[in-house]
Amino acid sequence: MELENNTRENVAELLRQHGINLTHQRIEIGYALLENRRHPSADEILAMVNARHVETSKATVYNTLKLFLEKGIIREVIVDASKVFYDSNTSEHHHFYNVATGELADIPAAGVHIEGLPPLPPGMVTEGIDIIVRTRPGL
Amino acid sequence: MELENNTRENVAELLRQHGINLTHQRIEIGYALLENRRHPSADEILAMVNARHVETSKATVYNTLKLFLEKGIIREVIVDASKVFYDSNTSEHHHFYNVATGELADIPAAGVHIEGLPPLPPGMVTEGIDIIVRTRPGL
DNA sequence: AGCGGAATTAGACAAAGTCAAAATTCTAAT
DNA sequence: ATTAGAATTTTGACTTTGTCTAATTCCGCT
Repeated sequence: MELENNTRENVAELLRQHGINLTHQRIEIGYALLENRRHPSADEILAMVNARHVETSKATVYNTLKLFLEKGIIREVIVDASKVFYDSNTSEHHHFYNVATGELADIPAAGVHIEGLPPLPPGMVTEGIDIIVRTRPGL
Repeated sequence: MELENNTRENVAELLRQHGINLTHQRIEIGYALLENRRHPSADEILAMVNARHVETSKATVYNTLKLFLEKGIIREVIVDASKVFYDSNTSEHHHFYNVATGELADIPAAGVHIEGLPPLPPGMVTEGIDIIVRTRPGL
């Protein structure tokens, strides 16, 4: 139990560091995102946060995710047509996407290089480069 | 007018080559996808196809897009959280995505190389690799 | 013309996400 | 302790994208 308390406190500390006012709900949502290295979708977060007893609404989950995004403590991962995944790993990295199961796995950016990209259209700036390796169980 | 007739006939020919029965609606949808090198979404296709006079339903657009996907004459491009884009360019390539306007531009795969990707998880096979360069108007 | 299978349709439905107004909670100052 | 004002959360209606189903229409074939 000390352990759980601890991680929740780490979340609180992280939020404070990013100038986010603490609330019960924000801490729970942050905890759901950060505790394990998974890539939950909004509805999974909603389910996690309300697992014990319901106290967070759908709107709050979406509001909070947007807030965390703006503050740069999470990232959106768009690989699936039907839902957005959220990634608490904000270091530069890419993804394996298992098309069969919907699972996402991180690929650290260190060591990955792309060569031969054409120049950007004039007046444009790169905001980020995503590499998605779509995989499936094979022969 | 010969020209327009021509392209519609090219679409018909392409569908026939892929073993797709011809119908009015399929030809119009194919024409909307192929005529110009754009990356329309399903609702844009629906609008294009019904621009002159309404004769194609939403369900048919979705059915037909799925059919074209299966037959390999178009590709889905997933870069935006809110809608899927369809790409009639089936040769291997990647994309610039203008975050500000939602515009997509092709990057031919020839000459683009990725190095340093880790090995796939065991038993997995690569289905495809997508590179998305997100851009925005910059300083 | 008439039959059977393929294709299309309308419209109800589902899921993800947004929004605005009301209610609650928090903060800080008295 | 109280209270005003700001920040946050909630509710529930709403929008959008996409799916589903049953009924209809179309098409090729005899």
